[in-house]
Amino acid sequence: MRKPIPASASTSATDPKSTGSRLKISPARALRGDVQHNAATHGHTMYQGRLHGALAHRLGVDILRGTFKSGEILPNEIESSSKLDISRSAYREAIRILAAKGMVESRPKTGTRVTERERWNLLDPEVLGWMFETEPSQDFIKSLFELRLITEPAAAELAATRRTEAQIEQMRSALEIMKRETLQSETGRRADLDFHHALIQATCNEALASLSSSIEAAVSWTTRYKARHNALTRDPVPDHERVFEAIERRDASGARWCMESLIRMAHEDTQRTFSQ
Amino acid sequence: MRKPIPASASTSATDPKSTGSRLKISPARALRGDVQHNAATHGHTMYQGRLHGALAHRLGVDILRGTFKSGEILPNEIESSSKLDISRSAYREAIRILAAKGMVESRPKTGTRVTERERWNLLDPEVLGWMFETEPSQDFIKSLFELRLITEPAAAELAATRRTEAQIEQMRSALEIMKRETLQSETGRRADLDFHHALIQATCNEALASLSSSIEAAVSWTTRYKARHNALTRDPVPDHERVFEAIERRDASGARWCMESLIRMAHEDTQRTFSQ
DNA sequence: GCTTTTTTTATTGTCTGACTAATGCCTGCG
DNA sequence: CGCAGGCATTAGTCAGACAATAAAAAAAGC
Repeated sequence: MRKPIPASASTSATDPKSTGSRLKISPARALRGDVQHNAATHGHTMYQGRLHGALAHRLGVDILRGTFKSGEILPNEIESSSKLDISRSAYREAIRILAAKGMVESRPKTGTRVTERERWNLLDPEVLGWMFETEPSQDFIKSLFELRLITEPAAAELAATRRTEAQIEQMRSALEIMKRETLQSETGRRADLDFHHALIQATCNEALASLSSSIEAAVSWTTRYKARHNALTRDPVPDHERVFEAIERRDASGARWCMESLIRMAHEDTQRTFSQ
Repeated sequence: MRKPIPASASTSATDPKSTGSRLKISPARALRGDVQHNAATHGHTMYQGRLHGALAHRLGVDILRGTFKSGEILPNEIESSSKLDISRSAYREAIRILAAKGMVESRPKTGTRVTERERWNLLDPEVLGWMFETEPSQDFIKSLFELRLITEPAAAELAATRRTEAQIEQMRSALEIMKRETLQSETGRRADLDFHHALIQATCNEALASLSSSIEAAVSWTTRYKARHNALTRDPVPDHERVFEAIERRDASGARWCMESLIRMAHEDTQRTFSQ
């Protein structure tokens, strides 16, 4: 019983329900419910934890999917929060999160408006996650893989020249797990991420690392999606092995080339899955 | 052994102010003051606008520069906000902003701790801006230019094949302004940004655009820095012109090559400025 | 003595309702 | 017609209360 209602036991007449919004399932209820038991509401697979986080998630997805369009101003704080049946503070914190990701912008008197898409931080890991909540556009997936195709082969190249023994070992053991588990299992996908993570670390480039880890995380959504739909995909292990071997023997251009081909394959698989 | 004393750690960390202003200028006052008239407080060139934004800025810079180290737990909300003489809500909103950028993480009972550097969103435009508030490490600058060297030539290549006439015109006029104004003036730097912006748009790749615009913005801080210090730098216009011409004649590999050289030059200039 | 369960407790999370400040808009004045 | 000042709307800030959570400590059970 999560809803203890303000104590003011004897409560006077001031009761917001007088608005009669009783009729609908208050959207808020849904939010809180979702928070509690990962239910799905109208395509929103909801989130864990704090209310402001859940709300930011929800609004973020709505913006990304176009329910709120760029330039549109959302209803004012009082209205929004009371319609959602949450406090203004929680609502505001959610908005701050969105604002931190460049998706909305608030000013007194004007209200808070959705900014132009150009200004979203599309590569923020959380935003990327929200993006894959609903099937993202072909265009976007293409962009993402194009970007991967630019950065990751270069990363592999750097890794080949800068990697340490420890990193090689990390990659080797991740690869081992991948071989056993495939991408069908959670631990298999986890190993895939570990592999790429070790590779990224080996580049000794913070900026590149920050970028790649976001992208990898996003791409792993697609992988999970593929696994869920039993899409038939090439076995990714051999590709990974070739990359690994090239890096192990410090073969920079070999690593680049193998990584390039790995990504091309992944892209093909992904396209086949999404477009049908 | 929990870490009880971040507060005392900050003993003077908050404000090693000159002379005995240790007194009662509440750090908050400073914050508010800064907000009002862009004053500088101990290297914090302060920010405009909302209190939570200013505070997020301030804390963000402190984290980036290591005043709060990874893993450290900051003093609890009550203590922090009252020490800063601001309301808990404003403080919390600031924290939410930082959390949205992956820099802190809060949980009940535990408090809010600074996450490991690996998890910062280093490429968030705001974070990047904070980074250049204080002279960033050589290593980081190197990373950034290395990343630029990976992405931007590729972007130029794509732009050369996909650009529209309108984009060419935008680039041409930006270049025109750059020629007249140089990077010493604000409008000159603005034109530089416009040039790169048009180029990025021409790639037809959202993800790449999002990345590049962050980086460009960051790099423009270094440009401003250089201008302030009258560092002698090569004239960047000829480099830009070569890139422009290659894109205009749809010469993909030419564009790639010219862009690569442009960035190399910029990197050299930057290094010379910062390291002296 | 060790593990498991319960209680305590510190901290963030949420709520409420009021007041402040910025700013777009409108109105009246020149 | 333009401009200045006031008005209304909205985010921003504030204070203080209570709830939920999870770590740590204490108690219970074996």
